[in-house]
Amino acid sequence: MIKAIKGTKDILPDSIGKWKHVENLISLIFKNYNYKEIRTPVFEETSLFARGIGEATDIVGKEMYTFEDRSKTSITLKPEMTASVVRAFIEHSLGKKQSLNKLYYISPMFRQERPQAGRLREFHQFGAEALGSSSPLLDVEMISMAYGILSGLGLKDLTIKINSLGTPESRKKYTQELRKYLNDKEHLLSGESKERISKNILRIFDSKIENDIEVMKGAPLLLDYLDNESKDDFEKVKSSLTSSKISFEIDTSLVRGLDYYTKTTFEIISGKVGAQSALCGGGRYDLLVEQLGGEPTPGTGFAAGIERILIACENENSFEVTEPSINLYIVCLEKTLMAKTYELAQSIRRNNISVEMDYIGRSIKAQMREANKFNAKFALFFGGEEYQSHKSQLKNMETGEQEIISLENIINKINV
RNA sequence: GUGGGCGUAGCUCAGUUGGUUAGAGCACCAGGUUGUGGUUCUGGGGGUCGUGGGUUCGAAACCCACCGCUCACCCCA
Repeated sequence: MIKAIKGTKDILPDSIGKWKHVENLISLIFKNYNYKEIRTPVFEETSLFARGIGEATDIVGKEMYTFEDRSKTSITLKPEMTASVVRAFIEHSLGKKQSLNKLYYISPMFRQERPQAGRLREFHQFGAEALGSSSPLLDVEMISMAYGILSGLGLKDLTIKINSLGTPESRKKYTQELRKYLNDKEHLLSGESKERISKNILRIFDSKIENDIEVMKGAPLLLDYLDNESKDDFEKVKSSLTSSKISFEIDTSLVRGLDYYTKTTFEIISGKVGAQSALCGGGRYDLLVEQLGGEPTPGTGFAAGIERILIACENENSFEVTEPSINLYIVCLEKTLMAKTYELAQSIRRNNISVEMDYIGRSIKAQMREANKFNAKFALFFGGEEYQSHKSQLKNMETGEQEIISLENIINKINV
């Protein structure tokens, strides 16, 4: 039996209702904030991600779905969306058509990691990017939208964490200090953390090993080394969040694993999804556009994982979707009349009324059971006599009431 | 890439210290007299017990290998 590729999942009709519910809320919220939808190809030239996300990141280093196409071009299935959006932004000169571009997306992403709860190889993200302003208000807007969607789905067990990474200059100054601090403490660190000293020193803060945590408790904090502008912006983010009545935690160890972040970064965590608790992550990336060959343009954005959100919703029982129903089920009383039944169904469907019938030749009892299963509002009994007289029994499935009506009159009766 | 757990019907699972034709619930199909659902009753179909090898008179149960799923580490949505 051929099965879906490891780490990929079919979304079956049973769960489509939940997906639609989430997607509808996403587009509603983004519409309220005047974000426009953008769609980009599922694959891009590999170098876009290598340059955009950063060669040293895990995503680029070991998680990308990369292959050569027939013309030997290196292609990569998008592991995240920001690089693609920025590429499109540059390619179509969106910054020249409009000074501030507010964009959103819902799209599948691909990363070749070992699957686990809340982590798939093909997964779906929605997110937004605002290109053309360095205002911290937009950082707050990102958090507000993300939080608005998550809480709008009924999620309660949420924690918003924020941090500031500052400018590259201030970060450089800081990492030098951090290195100094760790100089004589290296032997206390775990092997992995030792490696990070040279590779990506900020990530030592992410370590969950007790000794590492102990050592890092006394470490200098990035927030103390921020340049004035970053510091100022971070203050504005905090006060604006507070006045928006969004509670948050400052997490100085919050280090986003993507190289392009500057200044404000944030994450929204759920306690209800297992180990992969980040539902959403984002931040400012003021240098990315330039880095990818565009005019210097500040940007900020976030991405959220739909599968993780659905797991959290499931575990919190945060919303219910109503079963879809159909307007009418036509019970075919004589198998020889199936074609006539179909014609009747068609004529009713043309009026935007949803109609189902039996195509298998089932018993009347079975057909009624079907009507019930599909939540049909009405059932119509159609046989030879009815075909001749153009009159049928129409049954209201909720009340059980039944009346004889002329077939020409069905549409009015059902619409009531 | 590393480690743990698990593979019996479409789904959720039973299956006693290895012992006859492998079970239940749900789902599915048919029926409970003349053309009518949800509750209920009766009956039915469906499994090379993940795959391959081994131990044994005898394996779904025990051993080994492989495959798959799952959870966790790393990192991230």
